[in-house]
Amino acid sequence: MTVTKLLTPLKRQTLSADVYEQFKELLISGRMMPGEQISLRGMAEGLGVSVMPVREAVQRLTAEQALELTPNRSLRVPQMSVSQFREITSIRKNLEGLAAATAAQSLSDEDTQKIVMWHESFVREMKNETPDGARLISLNKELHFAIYRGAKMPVMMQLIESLWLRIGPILNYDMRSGPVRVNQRTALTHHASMVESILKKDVEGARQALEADIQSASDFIISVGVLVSADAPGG
Amino acid sequence: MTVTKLLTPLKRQTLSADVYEQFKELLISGRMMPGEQISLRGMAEGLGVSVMPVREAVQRLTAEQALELTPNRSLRVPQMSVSQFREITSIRKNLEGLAAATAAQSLSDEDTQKIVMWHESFVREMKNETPDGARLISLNKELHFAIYRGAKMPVMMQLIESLWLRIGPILNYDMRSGPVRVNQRTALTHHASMVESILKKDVEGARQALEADIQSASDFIISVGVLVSADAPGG
DNA sequence: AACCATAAACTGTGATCACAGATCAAACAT
DNA sequence: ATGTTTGATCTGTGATCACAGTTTATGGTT
Repeated sequence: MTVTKLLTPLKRQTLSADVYEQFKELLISGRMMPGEQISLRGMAEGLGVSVMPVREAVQRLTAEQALELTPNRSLRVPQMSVSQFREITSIRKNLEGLAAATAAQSLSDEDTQKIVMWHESFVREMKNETPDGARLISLNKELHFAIYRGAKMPVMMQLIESLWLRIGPILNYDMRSGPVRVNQRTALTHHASMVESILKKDVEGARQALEADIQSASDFIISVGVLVSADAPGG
Repeated sequence: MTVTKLLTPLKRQTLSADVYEQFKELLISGRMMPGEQISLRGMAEGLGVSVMPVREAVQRLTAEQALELTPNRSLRVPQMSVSQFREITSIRKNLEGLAAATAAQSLSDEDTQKIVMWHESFVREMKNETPDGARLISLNKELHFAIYRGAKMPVMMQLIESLWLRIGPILNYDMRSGPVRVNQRTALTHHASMVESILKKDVEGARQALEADIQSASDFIISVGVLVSADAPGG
């Protein structure tokens, strides 16, 4: 159940920032499971650095609630309750809906190009007889963020990213559960209307299409039953 | 220009968390100025601890963009551009408006009691011939958060807090600038209609009153001209 | 008096060691 | 065979040292 194998050797500006980015990518792409335990020394050894950079990266991620540091000195990927997930879904619809609406009226040609590109990549992957679940999740993320980037709202981007960071791990289940394909196929229609509204610069249409996409994905996750019933003790 | 004098000796669960809380309070209550420089060793000495807890607290705050860590190894309270402030205002209206609307339809009697209490405290402070600016800012914050708490949305609370953390330092100017009293008096009328809508459980009224309060405070800040013109290089 | 070179004193970053609490395993006792 | 205790090993936390940059102060030169 260790993830150290997924980490690649690193070299950038500061080690802390680098470790942080790697963790973030792991979490947001659903490659870590809720409840999975982490060890500072284990991660440090896996990365070939001391514990210091890992400590600082973990500190940041716990601040964003992307990791959980229990009183028993155990560090793990947090579980999520249904009510918590519902709340996040509600906030996401609001925030990402606003971002999409803003993007619809202020995006550049370059933005639209990238949006269409990611959308087509998603469609292409879906047409395969054996679509790659991990890749679909990644493409879905890229499409969404390409849209939000069009809004030119950096603070908003950061907030949305922090929310995706928290729901990332439960997408893990989405990838490996049975009815994935059915769900992703409904995502396809939502994506189509999202992109269409964006191209038409239909502000309200974009907001509604995006909220519908988020809601349907949320409904699916809840229906799978992977969420815990009560809130985590950490609150 | 040092703030170490404002910090009190500490003893709680973990030193890092404690230092973090103190920093947070300092920032959110507008007692630190934008552009003010911080030193890890300086803060550590002022608190009577080693640099480690300060490092971790600072790491968390830079993750929330409440502090800024430039490439030249200098650590300071970030400046804010007009466009950045406008974006945050836009997001705040959305988020806090949703929180207020949700609160209006789901708050308990205990919640309403506290809301009324903070509102009355604010009114009382305003009736003084020499209102305390720092206290008004604190009371304003308590009133707003008492309302948001009524929504029972912990994730939302955290997002709103992170936004207040970022705009906290520029409230610093609000406190010491001339036309404060005029501005705070308009705040009074907004607060009144906020509380009134809440008590009537008027969902849309609560949202609109809150958005109006945020917008008028934002207009005032921008009119004072304390914001920098361009975005910070850190982006 | 004005300017530049040099050194002393700072900055955050990373590594290492020490420590207390938690967890788990083996061995003892019943 | 089962239950309990004890000790080894793991956990995150805090302190200290070493380092490489940056800034600031100092002293010498023109």
